Order: sequence, then C-alpha cells, then structure tokens
Amino acid sequence: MNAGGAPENGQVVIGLNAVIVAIIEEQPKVLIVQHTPETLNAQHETLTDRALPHDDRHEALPFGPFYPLKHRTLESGLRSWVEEQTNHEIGYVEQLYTFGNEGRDPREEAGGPRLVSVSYLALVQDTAPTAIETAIWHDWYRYFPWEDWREDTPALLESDIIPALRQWIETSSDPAQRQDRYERTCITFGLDDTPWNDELVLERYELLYEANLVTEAQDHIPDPVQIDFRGTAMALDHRRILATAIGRLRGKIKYRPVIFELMPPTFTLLQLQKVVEALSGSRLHKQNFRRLIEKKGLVEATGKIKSQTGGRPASQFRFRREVLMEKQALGVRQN
Amino acid sequence: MNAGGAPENGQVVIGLNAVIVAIIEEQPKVLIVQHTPETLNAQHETLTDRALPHDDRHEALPFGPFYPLKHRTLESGLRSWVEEQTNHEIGYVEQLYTFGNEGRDPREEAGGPRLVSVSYLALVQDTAPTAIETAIWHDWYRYFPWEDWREDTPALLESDIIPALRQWIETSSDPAQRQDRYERTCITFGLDDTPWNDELVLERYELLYEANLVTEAQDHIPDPVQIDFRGTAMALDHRRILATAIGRLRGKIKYRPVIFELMPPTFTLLQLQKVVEALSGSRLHKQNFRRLIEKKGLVEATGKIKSQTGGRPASQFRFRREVLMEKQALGVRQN
DNA sequence: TCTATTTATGCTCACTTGAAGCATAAATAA
DNA sequence: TTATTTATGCTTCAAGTGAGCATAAATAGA
Repeated sequence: MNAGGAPENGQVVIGLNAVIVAIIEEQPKVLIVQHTPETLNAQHETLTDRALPHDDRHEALPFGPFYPLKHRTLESGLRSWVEEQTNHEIGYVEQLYTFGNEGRDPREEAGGPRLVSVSYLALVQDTAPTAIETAIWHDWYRYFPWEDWREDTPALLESDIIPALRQWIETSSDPAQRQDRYERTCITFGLDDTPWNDELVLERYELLYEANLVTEAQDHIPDPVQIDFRGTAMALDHRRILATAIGRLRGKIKYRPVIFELMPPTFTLLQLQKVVEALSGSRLHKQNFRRLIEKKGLVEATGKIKSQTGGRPASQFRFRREVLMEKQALGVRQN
Repeated sequence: MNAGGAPENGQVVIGLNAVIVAIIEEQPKVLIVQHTPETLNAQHETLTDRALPHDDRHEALPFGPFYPLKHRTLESGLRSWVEEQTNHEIGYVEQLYTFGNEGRDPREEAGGPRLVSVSYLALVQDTAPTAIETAIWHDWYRYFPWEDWREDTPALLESDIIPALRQWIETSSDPAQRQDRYERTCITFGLDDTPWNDELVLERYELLYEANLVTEAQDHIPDPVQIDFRGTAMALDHRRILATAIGRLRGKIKYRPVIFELMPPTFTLLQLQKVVEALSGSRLHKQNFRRLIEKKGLVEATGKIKSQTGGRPASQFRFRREVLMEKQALGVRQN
C-alpha cells in the first residue's frame, strides 16, 4: 500500500529532461553531460526495447528529478535545477513533449515504477562557465551534420545518406511500401526537386532510424569506426528529444521573437542574422533580412556604432522589450 | 516505503485528459461529461488554489487513468479508454500539454500523491452515439462565445467584454501596468485596428481570467444568473485546456492536413470550407478557398456529383490519402 | 412555366510579399 | 593606395493573396 493513487496499477516516477540551448561564438550549442551506463539506467526512456552498447561513450541530455513536495509546478522544478547547474538565468522555457513509453527503466521489470519524462527546451543567454564540470557545450550539428546547410549542401548527404536511403527504398519488396518510403524521403530529405524544409529535423531523424542508418537503431555493438559516422550517437532516445527541440525552435523563431533570448543585450543586424542562420542551418539574403527585421519593429538602434566588423562599421541594435508582451509579435521568418 | 521512485520526495500519479473533437452538422463539438464534486476532487488540476463552487453545474472534459502495467505508452492508454467510451475510432491524437501544478488534488494536503495530467487533443470521425450516457457533444463556442466570428463580430464582445477590459485597463494605478494591459488586450482582442488573430484562444481566455471576467477566476459563489454569461464555465481548469486545444487546432489546420480527420470520406468543397470555418470561427472567401485547395492537390474529384445542395449540384471530392505521408503537406491556410 | 434564389465554378485585377541582385558607402588589410 | 570586407539603400520580377465580376445549373415559389 502506498500514500495515494492506484497502487494496484503500478506506480509512476516523473523526471525532467532539458535541451538547454545557447549561442556561443555564433554556433548553436546544447549542454551535454557524460553519463555512465549506471546513471542512465536509472533515468531515461529508450526508443526501442534494445539496450545501447555500454561503451562509455554516452553523451546525454541533462536530466533532473521532479520533487512534488518541493516544486510547485513542473516548470519551476526544471528551472530550479537547470539554473543551479548552469549558472545561467533561463530566459525562455517551453515544454516539448512527455514520454511515457514502457521499458525504459530496467528496474521496471523487477516491479519498479514506470518512468515518465517531461522534456523541455530552455534558452540561455550565452556563456558563463557551467557549474558542473562534467557538462560541456557541444555544437548541435555534431549530432545532426546533415542539418547544417550554411556552407552549401552537407557533404554527408550526397555521399552517404541519400544513396543509403535510395537503397533502403529499393530493398522493400512491396511496391506500396516502396512508394511510401520514396515519398517520405522526398519530403524530409528534399529528394528530386522537393525543397528542403528546415523544420523536419525529427522526421528526418526518425526516417534514418527506421532505415537503420543511425547507431541508436542498431541492436548490435557497432563498429567503433562507424559510431559517429552519421552524427554522434546519444544515450537512449536523447537524440530524438534533441531533434524535437531543434525542429521546434526552428519553427518558433519564424513567428515568435524568441531569438532575442539568445542574443546579447546589444548586437548588429549581421550578428542577429548569424544567429538565425545558426539555428535554421541555412543562409539568408542579407539585404532582405535587414529589411524584414526593420519592418517588424522588433529592434531599435542604440545610436552607437560597432567598428572592427572587418568592414564598414555597423549600427548597434537592441531588442525592444515591449514586444515581448505581444505574444503574437512576428518572428524572423524569411521563407 | 513503496515499490520504487523517490518516496521521501513524494509520489506522483498520472492522469490523462482528452479534448475529443468532432464536427456534427457543421458545428465544432467537444465531448463533455457531467462531473459531481466528488469525481472531480479525485482527478483534476485547478488553475488556482481556490475551489470552484459546488453547485452541480460541472461540465468537464473526459478524464482517464494511466495504468503503467497495462499501457505501453501514454498515447495508447489514452486511445484505449477514449475508443472504449466513445465508440469512435480516433483518427488523430496530439499531445497538448502536461500539467503538474501543485494543489489540484485536495488529498495532496493530506500527504496524497501529486497529480500530473497529460492532456491530449483527439479528432474523431463524426458521430455514432457515444457509449457513455453521461457524455454529451457540446458546441465548443458554448464555452467561448467570443471566438465565433462566422456571423459578424460576436455581440458579447462589443456589448460586454471590450468595455469590461477597457475598464480593467484603466483601473490599474501603475501607468506601466496600464500600458502592458492595453497592449495585451490589443493583441489578443484586436483592439483599435489590431487584426483579430484566431489562434490566440488561450491568450484571450487567460486575459479574461486575469481580469476576473470569467467565473472560474472568481473566488466567491457567483450569482447564478452570471455563471454562463461569458461562456459556460467548466470544472477546474478544463476551460483552459479546451482553449489550448482550440488554439492548437486552429493553428494546425493551416499547415497540416488534419482537417480530413474530421471529414466524411467524400464531401463537396463547400462542406470542407464549412468545417474549416467552424474550427477557425471565421468566414472565408469561397472562390479563393477552392483555388487554394485545388492548388494544394490535397483532394481529388470522385467524379460523382451531389445534388440537393440547394443550388447547382457540386462535385464530390475525397482526400488523397497519399498526402498524409507528406508530413509537411500544406494545410488550408488562407490568411 | 417563369422567375427569384441559391450554390458552383471560372476568371480577372489590383495589391502585397518575397527572392534576387545592383549600387554605393565606409571601414580594414596589405 | 588599393583590394577586400561589411553596411545599407533601392529596384525589379515573380508569386501569392484578397476581392469581386460573371456565368452555369440546380431548387423554391408565384
């Protein structure tokens, strides 16, 4: 018997996962911790029932507990341990998704509780060093190299992923399934003239997973050389959560001014553009970008001028805090 | 001591809330159950600490338990009890939000577990009668009369809500707060030439809540005459969940073809338009709507023709199932 | 039967938005 | 000095959107 709830139907424990994003030197970074198999076992969900190879290479998202007696809300629980661990004030928090899949916690089989994880996206203001030594800021394209189109088409796509996907399409014996695979590949990976859609990060990852092209999907210990071949693998389903976060953020910046949560107090328009490009993984037309930003009225010139830009000095801008109120205030959509 | 988890930090129970939507006779409907105070106490979260008046008028969203030992995933748990209770196959399910606020379950104070509710939006295919006699399909504008702009501007807005909000703005003594209130009211309620944004359902409800203009926000037993004045009140924070669902759905139909989950297998373009209008609460330009739909290639003519339309017979269409795969396939955005 | 009314459907037009590029200004680097 | 880099203003062409005109084909009613 326990304190409350439906004991005969099993118990539940809640955990909080955070994708903590910052822009450091114009690159998109996520806070990553190194987990040992033991710490992982206690905490996370898997995308499948298969266990990951225990080879000590577990890069994982930070994970925190939810203490019902201490935290008034899920979000305040998240904020408290994230701010504690990162020394950053969190500007923006958004709930991503709640995972309740069976079979993530091995202790479940021994009658342990079901682990339900609520995942969050958090944006922090740049880069005071973190309090935890085990945590590192990693470029998020480390995990999704095919998502970075800032310098031309990612090489890995042409040389490896697209051919592998085409082969996966062809290996199906059922014509309807081939058709289905082909269409989904078109949409997500922009095959055959379909335009690339930067928001489909999760859909692309899931397609690769289904096609057995990422390490997490393999049920054998992978060849060490292969492990990081198509992006660095992560513990359990953390790469999936990260993909959710990136896709959500890419969509969000197009219609909400969340971008400023990642900016320093004052910046030039090119700096702003670089951050948008870092997140969306694509290049933007400079003149049109500034026209857009100025039209929206999201920023105002400080009157100051920044030299050492490598060229003509640029006006500095600041974000107009007022528009934060305007919940629907437009973002920086450019296409 | 209990079976697992962090007992010293309190326990947690998970519940599942569903906003089940169907279109019945071209009106947007949600499945509503009548709750007694007792059934409510055991289950839901409140927006504040204040209790609702116990006057037997509790219209509530269907609620179901999550059994970790029975349900592989949260979603399958939801599907199983919803399909059981409604006799409908659910075409589409989307997780909305997870609420973990303190103070919803009165038993918490007596050492009971924290109640965490995961809420879902479910779309069902029309209208076989439901299995539960206590459940009724209600027009969703019953709860948000100000959201229905299909026949001109809602009368309640001009006559009551806008004046009340203006007064609320003025009653603030702090000028900055007045400014803030004014701007938020402009954005959400389209004051002073700001255009009405159909997706801000939740933001509008929360503004009314903050301004003490909805029954749920009042901490006294309301005048019976007043209860349904600004839309029918719901139990606890269910009206808030419903607002989340409506806003999410209104946004979704603009870029994903979820609308077809609500349509019969075959339909005319006007029928499709009426459904979009019912959801978005606005009128659309007929010729432009059909141009849009035909351009997207989401539908195909069946070749058949429907008479008794009250005018010239119309071609019947069906949804092209193929495009369901195309996750990014465009929806029916018209503005 | 004739006519008003209703719905279906094709098409035009003005206007807005978006993508791309030209051109000039004002710094730094060599 | 000159090439290079960045900043910034402006134009042009194409595509998309909103609004309305016009015609077709049914029903409802006198």
